[in-house]
Amino acid sequence: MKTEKISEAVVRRLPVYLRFLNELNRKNVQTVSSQDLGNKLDLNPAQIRKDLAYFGEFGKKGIGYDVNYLIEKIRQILKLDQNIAVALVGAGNLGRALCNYNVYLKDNMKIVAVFDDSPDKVGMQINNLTVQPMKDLARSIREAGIRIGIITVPASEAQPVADEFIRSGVEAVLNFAPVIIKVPPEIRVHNADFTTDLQSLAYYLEDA
Amino acid sequence: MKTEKISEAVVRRLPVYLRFLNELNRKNVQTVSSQDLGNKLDLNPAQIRKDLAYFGEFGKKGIGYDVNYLIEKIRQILKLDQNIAVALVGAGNLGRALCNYNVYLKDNMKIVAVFDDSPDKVGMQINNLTVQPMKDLARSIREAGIRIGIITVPASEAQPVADEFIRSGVEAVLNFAPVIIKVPPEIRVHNADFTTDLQSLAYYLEDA
DNA sequence: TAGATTGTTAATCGATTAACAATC
DNA sequence: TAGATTGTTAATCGATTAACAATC
Repeated sequence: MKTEKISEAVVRRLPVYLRFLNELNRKNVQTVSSQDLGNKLDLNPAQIRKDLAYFGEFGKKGIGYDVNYLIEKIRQILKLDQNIAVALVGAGNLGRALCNYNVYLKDNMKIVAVFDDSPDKVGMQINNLTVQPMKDLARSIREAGIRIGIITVPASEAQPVADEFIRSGVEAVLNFAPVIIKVPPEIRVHNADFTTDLQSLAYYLEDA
Repeated sequence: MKTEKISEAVVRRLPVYLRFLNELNRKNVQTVSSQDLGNKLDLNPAQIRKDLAYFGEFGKKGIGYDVNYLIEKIRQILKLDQNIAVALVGAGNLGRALCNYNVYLKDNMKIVAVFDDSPDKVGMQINNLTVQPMKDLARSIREAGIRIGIITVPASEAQPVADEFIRSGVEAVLNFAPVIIKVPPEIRVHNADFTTDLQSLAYYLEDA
């Protein structure tokens, strides 16, 4: 185990490892090699070993990795062994769809509050959550200990929502709006706008 | 202009440039420098100039880039000046939400067919689209000239759906299912599973 | 023991950034 | 002309991959 800083590329692969390890676990597979993982996830086995070695010695030479042990370790690294409360702003179609993924998120990570400022959304029930007005955001976030915010509002509203999240103590933001938001350097933002994904796919189409 | 192969990182930035250029255009801004773009998009100006220079000489020394001209050029590069028909499989909450983004996609790219195999979804109307059964997928895709497929089915169904897309002639896939799908090398896949995004964000939270 | 597989170092590859001549 | 900004080369930085001793 080294004490280098870990690159974002490494951190983004960890959830992918975890996802597949959970699948192996459901199938009662006890042990997995970096070779197996690489085949299944289309990654170089050396890269997988190196990624994991940043955080500790989790494998056994000649054997591979114990599936359950590695799941436990990756969950610790990603902090998924803690409760992590998430808030979502923007109860439109996309926001409502994401709220239904709480079952998938499991692992103690959960969307626990939804906000929107349009009068026809406030008070609406989404699963077991009630849409709250924006003016309650700061208080709710503090009371519920919310640490991650999801933005599913139109582009024009994304920056003000991000500002409000940060004022309220949110530490990380997942932004679905098609715009680059500005945040202080200690706040982590991931962008998840699917229109840019689709547009970059178009580049790879064969010329007509 | 060089004839190197263009890295995926470059291609993924082009839609981000395009998005901001469109915004400038709406504000009637005529000209923009790589400096301006870099400030707004949190990118190094040299990187932006280099990205664009892979495709041609679009700027004027001492002046910058003409906004309208650059929009036109990037749309050509990304093939967004052609009609690109998109199909979506999986008419659950997320799939239905994505169908509502047709307005956003504009630029000739449009979701023109939706498929699902569950009996309570087939026949359902989503905007002006009727959910079709999977058995009609190959025919519909060929008839509509669909070239990109979006997968919003559960993980267990993603691989069979991808296989069916490819059999039907789809050239690129945007996969929202939380699983790595296997495709032939000439098919481009982008993964857009938001749960892995959220899980990697958790890593950056301050220790409790 | 023989075969397998890790953890880690060194080599390679690729992407980002700095610097600057060219020129509007 | 003077100031600004591009396109491009060279330098830097960082990430991926190969190779292999250690060891289960």
